[in-house]
Amino acid sequence: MPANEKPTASVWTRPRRPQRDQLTCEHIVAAAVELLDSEGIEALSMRKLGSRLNAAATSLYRHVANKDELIQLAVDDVFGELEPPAGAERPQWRATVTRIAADLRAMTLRHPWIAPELGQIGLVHIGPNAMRVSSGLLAQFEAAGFPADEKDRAAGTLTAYVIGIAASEAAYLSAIARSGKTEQEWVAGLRPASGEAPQRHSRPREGDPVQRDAHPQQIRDDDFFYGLDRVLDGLAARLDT
Amino acid sequence: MPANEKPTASVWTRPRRPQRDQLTCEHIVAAAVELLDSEGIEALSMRKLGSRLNAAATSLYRHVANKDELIQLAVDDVFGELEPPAGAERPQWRATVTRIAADLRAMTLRHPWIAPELGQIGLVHIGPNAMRVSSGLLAQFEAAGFPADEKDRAAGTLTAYVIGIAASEAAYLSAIARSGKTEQEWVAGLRPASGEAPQRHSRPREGDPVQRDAHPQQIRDDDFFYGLDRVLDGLAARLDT
DNA sequence: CGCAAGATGCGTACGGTGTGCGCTACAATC
DNA sequence: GATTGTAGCGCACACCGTACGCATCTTGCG
Repeated sequence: MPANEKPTASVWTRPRRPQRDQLTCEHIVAAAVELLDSEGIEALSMRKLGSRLNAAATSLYRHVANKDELIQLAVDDVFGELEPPAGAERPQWRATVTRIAADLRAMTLRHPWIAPELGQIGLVHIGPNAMRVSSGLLAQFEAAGFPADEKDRAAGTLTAYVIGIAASEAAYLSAIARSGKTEQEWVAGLRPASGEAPQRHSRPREGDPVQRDAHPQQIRDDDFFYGLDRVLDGLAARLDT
Repeated sequence: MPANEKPTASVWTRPRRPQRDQLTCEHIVAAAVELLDSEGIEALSMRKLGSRLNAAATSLYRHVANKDELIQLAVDDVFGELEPPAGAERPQWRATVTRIAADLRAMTLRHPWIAPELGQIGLVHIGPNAMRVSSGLLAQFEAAGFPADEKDRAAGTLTAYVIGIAASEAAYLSAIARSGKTEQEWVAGLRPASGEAPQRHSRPREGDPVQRDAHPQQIRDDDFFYGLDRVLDGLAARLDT
């Protein structure tokens, strides 16, 4: 037996490639999103991702040009969770835009790692899913009655607000997640040390103390929709001229 | 005099520590900002930064806990460029807030690497300089007449917009800078391939064709102030009740 | 059916990263 | 002058992204 072990080895000991599930680009991106969601962006390495797929790190490069491209693909993949608006009719434009904005925020909070990327991409290397959302939004502003040379500025204003506030929220939630506490514990533990830090999400609210302590995420929701309404108020005012 | 020259070697040949400028935390942060400005965030490494200061990489750790903290310090350092508003008087609140917003945007465009950090910090680990700006802004909204439980939401809305749009602009400018072209060349080279990408900064504008080609950065300015005015319109409307 | 050609995965290796550890050499104090 | 704290450094470790070439599998064609 040891005789022929050198050139070929037995059929049984020979390292058969273990049956694997085909390692496609879609699988890789899906696994990347999963890893990003569960461990954050700084924990994403090609080796770790490969081992999650029962593959070597370098195998991924057969399907993905490099890590940056992989992240771009992951970003566009989660944009696929959003459903672009169905139609564009003038009377409901504000309700529809509000829904899109809320969805975009919710998507960002589900995948907090996406926030810095959103800024970094800046809609320059925009993918197909993101583009569907983007042009759906544009169509809403067009239907609302904004002139052609203004509708993109209006849409840009809205998305800037949403991305800005969602990024801030995402960072806050990521910090909490890293600490291992719940949002309420975190806020409570922060309050005594506070007073020197009048930041947005940890400030003592003058309002109802029950709500203040019990539902910090309700406060975040209120903050988001407050600002969203103001932005839309300001935009809507342009249509009354 | 030669008596106490030590047994080891001559004073001249002995490896005197080359006179260095004292390697303080401030120097390190200043050099980091310089490096970040000139080469971007992915080019910042402790070794490269050390060599710029004629020091070993590990020497920096005497003054700075780790790379993340260094970046936070760098962020707060550039916030020092902003001057907080002097007073807070009701009639000029809008003009003052506009100035702060424009300054914040200009700061971000001077240091494009800061944009993703701004989102990531989310005003959680806010430094003293950033806090000065933040509370100065809050004071403006208070003076404007916003009730106590609303002024922080108003300020949050404004900063979300500014950070959101500035991050997008910064990413766009960084992409151009990496390409080595000027903004006009870049936009011109993009137009023929465009049509499938209705993104904000590269869209063909229906307006004056001269301005369209000649001053893309004027377009960016217009876009910024358009959105800023809408946001402030929406906020100001809350004061008329 | 046999064989050539291409696609796919992987082992190895290279140059880079952040940073912990313990040593040296200087500064200031007693 | 002796002591003690400390700034800086060299080394080392574990990890990273990824280029390259080889082994293997799949597929199309004669």
